[in-house]
Amino acid sequence: MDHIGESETPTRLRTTPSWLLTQTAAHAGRLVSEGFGGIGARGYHYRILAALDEFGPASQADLGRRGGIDRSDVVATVNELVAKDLVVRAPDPADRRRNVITITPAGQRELHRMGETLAAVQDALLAPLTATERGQLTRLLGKLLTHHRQRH
Amino acid sequence: MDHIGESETPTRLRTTPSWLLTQTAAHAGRLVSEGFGGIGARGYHYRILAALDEFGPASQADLGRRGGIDRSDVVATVNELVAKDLVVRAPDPADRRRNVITITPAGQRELHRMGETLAAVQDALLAPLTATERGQLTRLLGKLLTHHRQRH
DNA sequence: CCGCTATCGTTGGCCGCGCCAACATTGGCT
DNA sequence: AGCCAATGTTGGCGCGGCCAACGATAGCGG
Repeated sequence: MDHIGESETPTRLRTTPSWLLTQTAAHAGRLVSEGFGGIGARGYHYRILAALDEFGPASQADLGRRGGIDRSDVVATVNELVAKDLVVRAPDPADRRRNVITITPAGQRELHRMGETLAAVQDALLAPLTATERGQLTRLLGKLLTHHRQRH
Repeated sequence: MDHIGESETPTRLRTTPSWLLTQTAAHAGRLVSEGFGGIGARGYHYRILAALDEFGPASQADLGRRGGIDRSDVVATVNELVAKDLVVRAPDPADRRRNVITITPAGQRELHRMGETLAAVQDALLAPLTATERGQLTRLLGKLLTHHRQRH
C-alpha cells in the first residue's frame, strides 16, 4: 500500500526551473543568514556597506538604487548601521532633501569581515560544482539578471 | 566628479553567486506571484495540490515533507484549500493522529490552471537563454539542490 | 516670479516564505 | 504499563520585497 516512504518531491516541482531557483536561493539565503547572523548583521547591511565602499558617500536613495533596496528599507538599515557606528548620516548642504551617508573605518572593517564570511558561504554553496560549472552558473544567472533588470 | 549616474551595482554583489541566485530567484518569485495572484493563489497551494495529484491522498505531515513546507504552514494552507473546495480534510480512521487530505475535481482543475500560468512564467523567466543553456541551468541547480538536501 | 512636478527621507503597513517552540493527542515499541 | 515518536494546531519570529502617504525641498516651464 503506502510505503512509509522517502517523501519524494513531486515531478511538477522537480522539473520547474523557477522552483529550482527559489529552492537553491533559499538554501543560499539560509547559509548567508547563518554566517551574517553570527556577527549580528544581515544582507541589507552588506549591500549598503559595499555600495558605500565602492562608490563613496551617497544619498540614501542612491544606496537603495544600487543595492536594489526600497527607500523605506534603506532608512531602517542606515539607522541600524548608524547605531553600530559603521556609517555616518549627515544632511547634504548642497541639497537639503538628502542625507549624505559615509562609511566609517569601523564600517570598512565590518565590511571586510562580512566579505570573508560571505566567501566561505560561497564555497559551501558551490561545493558540488567544478570550477567550470561555477563559471557556467554565474554566467547563466548573470544573463537572466541583466535581462530582467532592463525589463523594469 | 560624481556623474549623477546610472546607479551601477557594486562589484562585490555582482560577482557573488549567492547574490545572483537570490536576485534571480526574487525575479522568478515575483513573476510567479503575479501569475498566481491573478487567480487568488500562491506557491504553497501549488506545491500541495501537485503532491496530492501525483501521490494521491496523504497526511499533512507527508505533504509538508514532499513540498518542503513546515507542518504549521501546511495547516494554514490546507485550511485555505478547504475553504476553496480544492481539497478535503478528513480524519484518518487507521491513525487517529492524522488527517487524510484528498484533492477534489475542482482542485485538479485549479492545479491545471496553475500549471499553465507557471509554464508561461518559465518562458518569460528563461527568455534570454537558449534551449541548451536552459538545460545547463536546470542541471546545475538540480545538482546544488540534491547536494544540500542531503546535508539536512 | 509662480506654480507644477519630481525627488527625498520617513513612517507604517502588508505579503510570502522559511522556521521554531509549545502543547495535547495518539501510535508504536519494549 | 511506560516511554518515545509522530501528528496537528496555535502562535510567534525574521528576512526580503513592496506600496501608500506625507512633509520638505529642488528644479523647471510658463
